[in-house]
Amino acid sequence: MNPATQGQSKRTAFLLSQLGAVASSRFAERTREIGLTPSDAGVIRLLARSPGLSQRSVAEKLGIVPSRVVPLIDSLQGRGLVNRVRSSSDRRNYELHLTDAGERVLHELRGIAEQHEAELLAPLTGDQAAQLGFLLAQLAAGHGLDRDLHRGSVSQQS
Amino acid sequence: MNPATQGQSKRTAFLLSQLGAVASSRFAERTREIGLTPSDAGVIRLLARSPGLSQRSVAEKLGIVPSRVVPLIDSLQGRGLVNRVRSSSDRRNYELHLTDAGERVLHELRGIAEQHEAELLAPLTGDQAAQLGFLLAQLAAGHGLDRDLHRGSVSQQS
DNA sequence: CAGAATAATTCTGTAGGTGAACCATTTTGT
DNA sequence: ACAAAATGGTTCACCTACAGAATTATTCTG
Repeated sequence: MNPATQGQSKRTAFLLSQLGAVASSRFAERTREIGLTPSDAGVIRLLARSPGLSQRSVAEKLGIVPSRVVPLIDSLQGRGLVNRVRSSSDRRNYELHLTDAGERVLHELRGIAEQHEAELLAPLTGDQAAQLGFLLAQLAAGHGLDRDLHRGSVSQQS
Repeated sequence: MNPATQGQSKRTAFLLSQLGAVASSRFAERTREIGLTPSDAGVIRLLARSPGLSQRSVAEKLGIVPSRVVPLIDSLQGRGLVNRVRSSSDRRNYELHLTDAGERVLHELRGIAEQHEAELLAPLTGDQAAQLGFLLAQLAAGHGLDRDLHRGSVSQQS
């Protein structure tokens, strides 16, 4: 191990969790300014990529419980960002779609994510930021993280 | 920017927050096995380093509100891990100390932190882990993070 | 076609957190 | 010296996010 990097060993996990919390809460601040919770943002991004998903699928992809999805979509629908359409093939489930207003919010969200990223990585040089991105991606892959999932525990056994 | 690292740009903030959540929740799992919440663990580590702190100071150092400290210490005291001693110089405040049992739990906690760190960084080589530690420390410094503080927002203005 | 399974929903409960109000003690200004 | 302000700890009412069980409507299956 490079001697210059010794000494902060054993704190990396804590730093990761600390910085993760900062990243999350700063992002939450930014989304709150356009009236969204981070969960709202997650649903919108998911529906942008996979239109027509059922609430069940949304719950699964996002790693939340189906009963949580109900008030989430209620609120999004109430603000005219998401539509519930009864599936014609299976009238039990809905097909969820972004409305035009939802698409516009999605664009705002992308701007926010870009600003957020820039602010967060500001203390690093471009090369360092790239390195960090690489290392985190490798960590995420090693722990089997999905790109939609944003929760603490990953698949508890049995 | 190194071409090999392009393409994951703009996801680093998300990865950070995602991995931070994983780190936090895995740590919570481990502490729960010895009957502690992460907050408990934070208080214990703090009191180990700064014995005799008042509840006010604990609140400040940990970035939580004083009224939150009360049930936290209550519970720790109830399990015989922490002692409240009335300060003789100022009988309004307590001096908080770890008991012997508290010291023993502190040792367990250190073992847990070590295991946790190892598990979390397992997907990386030693050099990569060191690099990551360096980059995260730099980020933390750049954002003015304290080593005790573990919360989302850092000092809101006014 | 009765019964099992599935999607969505409702309801109840819990964990963790905030801020205001309150009491005891100490400090400060005149 | 002592009334008023400040400080440490506590209690209380409240809020948000979340989980899990029970419920309803619909579809699938033997």
